[in-house]
Amino acid sequence: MLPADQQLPELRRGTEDILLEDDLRSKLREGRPLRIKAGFDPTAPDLHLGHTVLINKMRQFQDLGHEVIFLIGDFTGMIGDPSGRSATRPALTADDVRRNADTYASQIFKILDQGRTRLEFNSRWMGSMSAAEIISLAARHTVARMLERDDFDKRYGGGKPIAIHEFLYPLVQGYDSVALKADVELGGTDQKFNLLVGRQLQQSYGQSPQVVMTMPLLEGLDGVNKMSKSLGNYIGITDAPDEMFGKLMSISDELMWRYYELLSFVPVAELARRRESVASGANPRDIKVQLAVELVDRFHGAGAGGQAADAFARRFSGGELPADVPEVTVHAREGQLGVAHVLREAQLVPSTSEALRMIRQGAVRIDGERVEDGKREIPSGSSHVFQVGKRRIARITVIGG
RNA sequence: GGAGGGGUACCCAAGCGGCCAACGGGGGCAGACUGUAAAUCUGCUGGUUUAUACCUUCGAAGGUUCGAAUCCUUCCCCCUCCA
Repeated sequence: MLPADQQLPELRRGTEDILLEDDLRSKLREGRPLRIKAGFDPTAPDLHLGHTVLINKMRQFQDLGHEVIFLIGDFTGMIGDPSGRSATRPALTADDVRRNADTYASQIFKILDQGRTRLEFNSRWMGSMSAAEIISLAARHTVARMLERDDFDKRYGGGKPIAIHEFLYPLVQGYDSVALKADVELGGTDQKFNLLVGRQLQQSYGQSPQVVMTMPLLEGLDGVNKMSKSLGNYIGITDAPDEMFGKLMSISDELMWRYYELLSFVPVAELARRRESVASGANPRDIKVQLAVELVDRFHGAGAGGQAADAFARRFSGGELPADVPEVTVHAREGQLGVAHVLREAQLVPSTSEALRMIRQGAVRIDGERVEDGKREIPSGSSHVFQVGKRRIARITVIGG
């Protein structure tokens, strides 16, 4: 195991907060594997790169020889984290939880070392907790301290309801740290309060308090909003290699460095070298390619990144068609079909009006030839490659009847 | 409980009897330029077998009118102030 003073700088990378860093240093100096805990929601996981920021940090701890615990909050899930909106969550069945856990596993072990990851469910200890124990747990924290949490404070001040059980969420999450004897807990910045409750509870139970490490939220492809599925600015870790590569290539040069810091495993020194090369004139695109190759390799296996890079170069730099053009068949009613209808039937555009607009703007190509005439008819029996803009493409066969 | 303000397209926001499928901005899409980057410029941003046409849309339902997002009635929902 590396000396504490060598581990620390790498561990610090990308973190928002380390509370308290001195505690972390002294824990590292003990020279034993630390217990690193991170909790995850039991609802259907569909991870994108934003989620992996945290998982990457877990991986880093693993690489340094520490014990990583992937905790699924199946019990806490019944409470529902109050930090967000109003909604009470539908209760998950045991089957749901198991299925979601499997999905998590299939995704996170692209990053984590499965053999060295401990998977836990907090229902293991919470499920059997007696009412007396819960009261005892609740007795260790005060209302005043609960109200320090911004979200509670706002609601209380604003006269909005706070259900009593919502106070239990941070307590249960904190108790997980007690049950696991966690040395470090990782979480997003929005989790800071909950993580700190864990520290306090551990002390109350006579344990040495965990170090709290928070990770920032990753910006999405737009470079402004946090990455989220609902905003559509995300890269899913199950995205196809070419798609993942393409999305990474489309981020801005500034955002690239952010992604490097939070998503890449390139050592700090190498990263500095790459920044330097761009500063002295290298094309940022080439540095972006390296990042995209690294990430595609991680999620699709070594070599996948290189292939995606080649395909990308052929397609966008060389102007070739992609290797896997989707094949679509549409039906013509009278031996032929207008282009606009062909495009809509093939779902390259949402409506014929939209198709006509695209044609008017010169966005539509058939076998590489720009379509000028919106009234052009496509005879049935023919098969051509249709493109709308740069990204929408399909080989469409028109058949009669 | 009382007083007032407001609900318009993906979001913000004009319009306040015909010229409104609805100004403007954002976002998005497309074209040019590029490195599928950024910035910039330009266009588009309800639907319809392809249309100086028709259909649907301005919280909901009715009504007045030759004609309504715009006027009237009822209802629903939001916000602010007072109690």
